[in-house]
Amino acid sequence: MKASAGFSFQPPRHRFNPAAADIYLMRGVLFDAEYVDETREMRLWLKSGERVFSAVEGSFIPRFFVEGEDPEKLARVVEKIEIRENGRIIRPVSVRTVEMKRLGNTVKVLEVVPEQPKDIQTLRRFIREMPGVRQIYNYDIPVSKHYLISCGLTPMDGAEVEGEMRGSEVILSAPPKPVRLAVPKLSMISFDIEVYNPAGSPRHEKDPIMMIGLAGDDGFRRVLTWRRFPTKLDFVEVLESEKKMIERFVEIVRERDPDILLGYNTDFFDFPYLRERARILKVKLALGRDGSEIVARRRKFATATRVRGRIHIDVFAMVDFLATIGSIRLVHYTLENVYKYLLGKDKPDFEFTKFVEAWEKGGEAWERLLVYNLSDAVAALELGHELLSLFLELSKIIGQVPFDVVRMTPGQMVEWLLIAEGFRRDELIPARPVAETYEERLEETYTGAYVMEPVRGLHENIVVFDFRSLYPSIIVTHNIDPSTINCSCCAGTGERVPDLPYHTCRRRRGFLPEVVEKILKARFDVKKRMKDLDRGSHEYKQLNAKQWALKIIANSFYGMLGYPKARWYCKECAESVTSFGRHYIKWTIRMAEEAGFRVVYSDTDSLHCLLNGKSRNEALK
DNA sequence: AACTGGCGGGG
DNA sequence: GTGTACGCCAGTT
Ligand SMILES: [Mg+2]
Repeated sequence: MKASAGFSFQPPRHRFNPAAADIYLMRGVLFDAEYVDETREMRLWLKSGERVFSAVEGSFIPRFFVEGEDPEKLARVVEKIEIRENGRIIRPVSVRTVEMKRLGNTVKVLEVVPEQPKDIQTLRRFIREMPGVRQIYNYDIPVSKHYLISCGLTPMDGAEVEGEMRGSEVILSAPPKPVRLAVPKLSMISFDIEVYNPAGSPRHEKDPIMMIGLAGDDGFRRVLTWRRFPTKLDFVEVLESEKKMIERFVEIVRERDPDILLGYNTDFFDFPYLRERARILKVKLALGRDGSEIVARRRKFATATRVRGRIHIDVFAMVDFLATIGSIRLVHYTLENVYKYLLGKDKPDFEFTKFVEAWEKGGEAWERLLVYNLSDAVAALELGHELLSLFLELSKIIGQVPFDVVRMTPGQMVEWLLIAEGFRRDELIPARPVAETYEERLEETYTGAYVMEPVRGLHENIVVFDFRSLYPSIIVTHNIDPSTINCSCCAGTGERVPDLPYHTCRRRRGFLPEVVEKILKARFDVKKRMKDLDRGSHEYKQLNAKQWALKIIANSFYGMLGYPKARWYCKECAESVTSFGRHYIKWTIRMAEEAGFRVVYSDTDSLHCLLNGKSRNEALK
């Protein structure tokens, strides 16, 4: 089947039974996926041209694996498990022995299929205590992520769905299939609230929301408020009360129906506050595409708000990510600072201590507050627009939905990529470490990072070499992987790691080096394609976002290896990477000094050297 | 001066 | 996945 432009809508195809409902075959770009616990339904959100539709699957059951001393014997015991819990008997639906891989080695394990996704934890806790059980795998992968990975679906790429139509949703009659499809334009609306704050910090139980600013990527501009001071500003819409204002906000979002809803710090402030006010005022925050209310999801320190059928992006989360990887360096990541830094533009500011006066007295300050509120919504929109392509590319590379990707750390991104790549190779997915393992890993000491005693004084004309960029290729070239480090097959014959009693395998290629190489190759190809393109073209910018995303992912493998909560944590691997890095640095220092440069400082991953009147290009040689 | 602990972003 | 990191500042000793 060929994808048509716009909505790829196929004529009904009758099955053998003419009485059966019409079966539709549709294609769209997958932009969100969610599992709903209560209904046990998996829902995919897709867009094709202008049309948005969803696909529902009610029968997906993730499976997990058990490694034991005697798989056949273990299987006979596990299939008889019956656990009574809340008046229900929990038992595996199917237990069989299968061949899987653990870091490239074939292992015979049990595949256990539960009756319901939530039974996994009960069964796993029971099986863990059984004699002869060594490891359990694939049990801690959230259902919606498990579903996408098992189906091989990639967000921000196409999916072909087949099933009966019910309104604008497809009831899946077969597993969705991945297809290649270009991302259609995603519409965006940004919003920002300003809150009455006589006590300094707003208290949600008594301090009302004064106004809600909205900005759409179609040029839509609006400020909703419920204070009737005279103003000539044409974007202002005055409502009767705070309650009416929130209801109007919901109405506008539903009417304009954006694919992406965004703001600055909305996870931490705007949505939680809006939610509390809506609860007190008895307004349903039914912002979902299916009319559903927003859902606050607890995660790390804030809550992430899910809006069904739309991608809620907190631009601050994107900015925070860029700060952690060192792409942005600011002291304070305020909207104003970030806007100035990334887009080079100033925006109006308003002292939050002056909000109360403006709200009570009106006049010039009131109008400035309205303008300020809109400018916040516009700034978040522009920033979101600027950063979107990077995060959509990251989403496509690692195979997780944009909603999650914009809130992930670099280490998490690498891990999801490895999980997806692991599935493709029938690799068993190690569980996230339990608290005890984590503590142990924290205790482990690392061989000291290299720091050269700096040459004191104020140096000018310095050139800095950053060796972190070498880490991905070090992993590939020296085959650094949890399965290849100090392998028993190459004891004495493997590749020696400089200054450490470690070696890497020469006989088998590691899982990580394979994945890193794939990423590096993809980036190389993208950069090659970019050479023939006009720098101002849309395609160039798209490819640039892709190569940047690939670079971020490649550079994050090393960090993941040393992160004690990582599934593929490997202290020896991380040490080996930096050791090879240091080896190259020392070699470079020697070369630099022989060429007449003076090295003034060097640490684990950088080299600072004086130009001594030579040019930058000479230094690069 | 050297330390510890908490915070950031929003209003 | 109540899964980050790390520089800065205020408040100690
Ligand atoms: Mg604001």
